Amino acid sequence: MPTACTDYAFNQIEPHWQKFWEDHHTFRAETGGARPKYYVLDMFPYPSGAGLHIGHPEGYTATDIVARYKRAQGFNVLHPIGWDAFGLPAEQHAVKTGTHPAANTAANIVNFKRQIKALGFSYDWDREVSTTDPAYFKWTQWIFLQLFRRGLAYVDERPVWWCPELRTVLANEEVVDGKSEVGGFPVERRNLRQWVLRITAYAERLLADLKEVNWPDSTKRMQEAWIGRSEGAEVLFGLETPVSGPLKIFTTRPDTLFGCTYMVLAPEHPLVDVLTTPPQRDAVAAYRKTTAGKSDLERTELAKEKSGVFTGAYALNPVNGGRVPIWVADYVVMGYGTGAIMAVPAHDGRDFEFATRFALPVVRVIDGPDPLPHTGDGRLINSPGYDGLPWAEAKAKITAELAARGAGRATVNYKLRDWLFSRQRYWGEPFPIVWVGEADYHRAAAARPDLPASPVTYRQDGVAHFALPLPESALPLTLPEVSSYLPSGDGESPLANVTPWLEIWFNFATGEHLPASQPRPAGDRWVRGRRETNTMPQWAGSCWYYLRFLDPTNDQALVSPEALRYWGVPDLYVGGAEHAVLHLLYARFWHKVLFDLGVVPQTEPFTRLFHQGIILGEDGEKMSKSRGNVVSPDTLIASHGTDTLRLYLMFLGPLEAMKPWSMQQIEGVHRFLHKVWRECVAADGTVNPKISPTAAEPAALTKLLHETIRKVGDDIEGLRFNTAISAMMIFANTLQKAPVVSRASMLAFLQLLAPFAPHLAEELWARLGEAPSIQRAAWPRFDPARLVAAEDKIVVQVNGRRRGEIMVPVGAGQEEVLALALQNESSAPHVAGKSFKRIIFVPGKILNIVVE
RNA sequence: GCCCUCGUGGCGGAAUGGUAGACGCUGGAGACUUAAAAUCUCCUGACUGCAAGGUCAUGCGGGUUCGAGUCCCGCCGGGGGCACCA
Repeated sequence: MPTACTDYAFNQIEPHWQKFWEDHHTFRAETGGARPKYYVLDMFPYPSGAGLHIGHPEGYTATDIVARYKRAQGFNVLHPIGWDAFGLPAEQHAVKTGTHPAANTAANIVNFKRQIKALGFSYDWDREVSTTDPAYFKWTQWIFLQLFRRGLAYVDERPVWWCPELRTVLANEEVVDGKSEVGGFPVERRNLRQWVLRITAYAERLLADLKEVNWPDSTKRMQEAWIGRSEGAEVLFGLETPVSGPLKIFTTRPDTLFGCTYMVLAPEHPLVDVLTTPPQRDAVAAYRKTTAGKSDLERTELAKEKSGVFTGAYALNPVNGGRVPIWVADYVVMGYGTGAIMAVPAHDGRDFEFATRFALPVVRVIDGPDPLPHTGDGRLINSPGYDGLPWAEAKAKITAELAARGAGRATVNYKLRDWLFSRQRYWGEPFPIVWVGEADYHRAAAARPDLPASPVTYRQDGVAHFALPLPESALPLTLPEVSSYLPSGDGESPLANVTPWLEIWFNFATGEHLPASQPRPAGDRWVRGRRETNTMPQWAGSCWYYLRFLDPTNDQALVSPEALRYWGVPDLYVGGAEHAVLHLLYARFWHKVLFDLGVVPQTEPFTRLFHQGIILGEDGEKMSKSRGNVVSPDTLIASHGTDTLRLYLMFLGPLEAMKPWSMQQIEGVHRFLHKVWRECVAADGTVNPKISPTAAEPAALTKLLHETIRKVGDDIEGLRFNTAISAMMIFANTLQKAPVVSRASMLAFLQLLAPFAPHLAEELWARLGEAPSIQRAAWPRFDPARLVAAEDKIVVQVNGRRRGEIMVPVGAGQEEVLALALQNESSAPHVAGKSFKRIIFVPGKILNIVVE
């Protein structure tokens, strides 16, 4: 049933059809069946207190159009939405107000849901998930246990931002110009025990499998650069005074070994203390102290000029026994390679700069005409035994000979670092880990087949702590209530203050637990334990949500094999380019782990990826609260309706482009929808009398309809919504000039419009007497026979310049077209009296006459 | 510094190597109206010409081609990513 309004009252029409869809579960996706499946996914939002931003509906409208189009094409479409609801803002709000982050999060979700529903997206709300729901994060924790068991999770001391004034750990984004964002207090780097995931073990596969996905090239390249594979060699340099074993360095240029004139250790390198000679100790200690105070960022930003200090020690070059001084400098970082390098100033820009500053010798070993440093290719010189060899050959040969002598080997290094996976926060998934003593761990190990091959441990104040996982049957581990969301004050999360939750008697077989203040229960399976107080980062929940949508209420598995087999992975994934590296890399990592576990059958989670561009404010600047140029969907829905908003978002420009918002231009698409309304509905609200079930419409209109069907379909497939809308506008303009239109043509046109402006399309569909929903009607087909023109327009060029155009019969050959062109009054004068040099003829398109 | 992208009317943008500026906005003229709004029609890159037309024009400079916004080389500018990774 349509509404009763006589003019285009979008504020009645839109809620009416939204209610219809909801009442009829129009968009529910049933798992299984004979229809082919199509899974189209948005990056689910963080439900912030600010509500929906105009950038959200841009990507969401795009996927909604695809979802509705695919349904009409006969696909069983899965189009879900959920909430990435753990995170810092809710926690900060809780600290400020004392309300539980869950309450705040729930309120934000209600608001987001209201806004998203008002946009009329065809989500299957029966599959809504939230990462903060224990029924969801049970499986986030379960995945962590699998990582743990496979030795892919470990603990390590890692530096974090620490603010002594606030007595808390800060995230990178909470530190602005070396001060805390809140209060502007100084911050420092401090080592804390952290959970780390061994993503580096998957570096090679994460790199190699990029070849298999349909992603923007720029995104693939960013991931490649982030993984940063480089081939080279590890080389051992013996010490002149062997106070320790040899120094191991990594180099990509073993061919330049003869040009090594000094070595550099990172300030944090463990051998610095061992090999520094007594006279140099004070200088080295002072240098290490100044660099330790700097963050990685400061080290790169402030160290415009190279700095360093000599250790007093010498190493011996394994290829020629040369004596090379060992320096300490912060241009070498501990986290990459071995934290030690051989310096070849002649062929490395950084080494050259350092050598110049400290007057160290420079020896050229690669020949070439250009001045030093020469980092390009060439043949070797000054390298006895290798002179004259091309560098690539020398690389292989020297590496092989070092390996034969046990002084080195070919290796591959990655820039990718292991993933710091813990936060000292309340509002995140708790780790299902209990720390126990060594003896208790070994007793538990006998009863637990699910422990890693080597235990995860750390030492504090001389005591070893062993990580014992909760049994899977004890999941989920939920967050306890806390009296304060403020951190503990010593770098631990607020969970460290909840003693009854934290300090427990733990049954290692069943996962049962009791506060440690109570007496130890009977039985030999109860051990004293302390829970992990870190929580997981926001990435955790978003790493696998696309799998949960397949089977959102399953409490036996994170997703059933049947659902996985039927739905597979998303066929299209749309989201911002800001997630090009981290989210997409982390999710790929987890997916590969799940593949190795046999949980998922594919090696990659996202086969086709697309990034929507950013919408700027009307001033051309990035939208932000402080600039006051933020556009909210709510006000636009009220003033113009959501169909207009959706259409306009898509009409702004190419989906992937960055484009400014404009209030003036929205009137254009609004007029277009009004025009469509008028073509269907007369002033009194009845069907426009020009629509006829029997009378013939102009042939040109029929032809244009078929062209439009083809164009809109092609453009939706290619996510070119702006040109699809343009094609529909052209049709509407022609329609408006036609005295009669067949009812069938009008219905077909409404179907084309339906994915873009679904509410208006439903309304007009119903008014023309069709049964709702238009979403269930089969997508119109274009008839290629209708697209054939009677005549072709040929552009006549002379020497490549347009000189006229002629109409010729379809299929006309060159001779025929040339003859016509020579008679044509506008083009003929340009060739008169000239001799033809060449004729280029493109059938149906162009005739180019080249004259002297 | 390195890597990647994008530069087209007054504006957003369109153009498988084949009529540059589709579609929309803005602006102008007209129709309808007592009037206005809405709607409809025509015009709207620059220069030149009475006109037909001509010339120039896709950031700048070269090149390939019968023909270049599109391909190649070198610059300039905007945006993004990485950043002492040996």
